[in-house]
Amino acid sequence: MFYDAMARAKDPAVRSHLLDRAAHMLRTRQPVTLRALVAGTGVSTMAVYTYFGSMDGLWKALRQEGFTRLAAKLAAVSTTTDPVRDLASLGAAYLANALESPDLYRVMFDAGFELEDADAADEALHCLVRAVERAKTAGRFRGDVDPLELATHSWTIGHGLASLVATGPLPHQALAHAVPMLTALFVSAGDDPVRCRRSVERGWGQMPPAGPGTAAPRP
Amino acid sequence: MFYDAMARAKDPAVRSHLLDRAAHMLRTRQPVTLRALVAGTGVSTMAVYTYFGSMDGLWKALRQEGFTRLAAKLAAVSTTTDPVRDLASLGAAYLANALESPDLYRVMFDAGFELEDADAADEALHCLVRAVERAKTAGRFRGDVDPLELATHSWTIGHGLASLVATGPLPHQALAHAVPMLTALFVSAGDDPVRCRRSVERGWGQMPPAGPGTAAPRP
DNA sequence: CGAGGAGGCATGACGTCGCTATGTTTTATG
DNA sequence: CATAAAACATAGCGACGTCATGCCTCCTCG
Repeated sequence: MFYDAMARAKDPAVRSHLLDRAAHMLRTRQPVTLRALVAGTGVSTMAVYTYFGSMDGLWKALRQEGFTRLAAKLAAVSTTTDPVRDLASLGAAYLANALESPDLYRVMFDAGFELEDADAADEALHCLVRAVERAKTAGRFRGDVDPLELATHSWTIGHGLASLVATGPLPHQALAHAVPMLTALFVSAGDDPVRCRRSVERGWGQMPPAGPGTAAPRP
Repeated sequence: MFYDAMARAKDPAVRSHLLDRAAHMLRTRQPVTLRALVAGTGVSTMAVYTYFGSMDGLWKALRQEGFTRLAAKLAAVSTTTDPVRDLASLGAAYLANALESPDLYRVMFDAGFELEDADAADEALHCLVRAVERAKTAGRFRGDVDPLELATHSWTIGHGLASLVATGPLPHQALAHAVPMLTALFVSAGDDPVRCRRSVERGWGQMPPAGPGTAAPRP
């Protein structure tokens, strides 16, 4: 191949194209290998080293991309007048995002390495913190509730469920466990049991029911 | 076709030695590679194929070993007259086991959850189920509580916490979150709040405090 | 305006990975 | 003892991630 009409400047489009392609290969359960990644893209293996430094850099960027998408999904959750319902909606969005592409979710967390830029992850968690704070000022939660702590608890439940479903031990239907678990958590924070249950169920209502289409295909 | 069962006996000692060695390499964060695994053991690479069929078979066996150890740890938890305390103890044992060797824990739950023999995993979960049943018959939980469901909820909390701590997002101290979370869960099952809190704290008391060196700073 | 440094990129090679074809040794069985 | 099969060692294969080399384009400065 000749070097005709090729832009010499580092092209961000190439970078995101490689990232999208890697994410797609992950979603379709093809092994994400350097040579397979660049095959058909017209670029050579060295491009990966130009944009990501190493294969590990690509995984790190993929992880970052995952957190960025997650933060966007959580930020897109509409705020209603019922902050507890919103909390459940955030949980539903978290789980929906995780199981939309379970392999990307695994990549986000199976890391021994840390994020280059933790802003996206922090922003995602902060969505939860804000919702807890809204619930506090609305009088749904006790005054001594630590928003960060309760948000972390919600996250733990969501992650535990997402992880167990994404890796196989629990079936897809087990996602429904989130409703009683979150209800128990929010009631322990001071919310009224029956009201809480209703709020959580409403918030969870935006979670699409278990569809067989999202099951991981076995090629 | 049926191969003769009286095949030449393989040496189980070699098999478990390889497994132990792999587990040790995992714990010391050395890459578990076929050649590195057999280096120094006097056996050749083919031995791995004799005993495990493939490298993937070794990972599967390692996963099995992890669940067997976990089931043993849970079975070793003493039963007291306070079943809720026992539940918390089981949770503490679960987390202690997971963070004793986080890499093995990751292997247990990483992609492709396929166990040859799911008995160990089932037995581990059944420890929880039995504890919930004991709590029910002791009148601590409501009669309409589904033991398997509540056990799954406890597992989800334990796994979420273990996973987030083992992979880095949460610091080691975050394990203490288990106490309020489990309390909230058990209270939602019908236990008395203050009594439950006391039981969980007692059961959790057997959890060793945060050990040094495993701290994962969160930015 | 035109030489030259700088950097993106293709090519090809290197070391290691999991795996296996092949031949040898060991064991069980007639 | 002879023979078949299992366990094993050795050497090699293809694929992997990585990097040294050199070509090509762009930017800059004399």
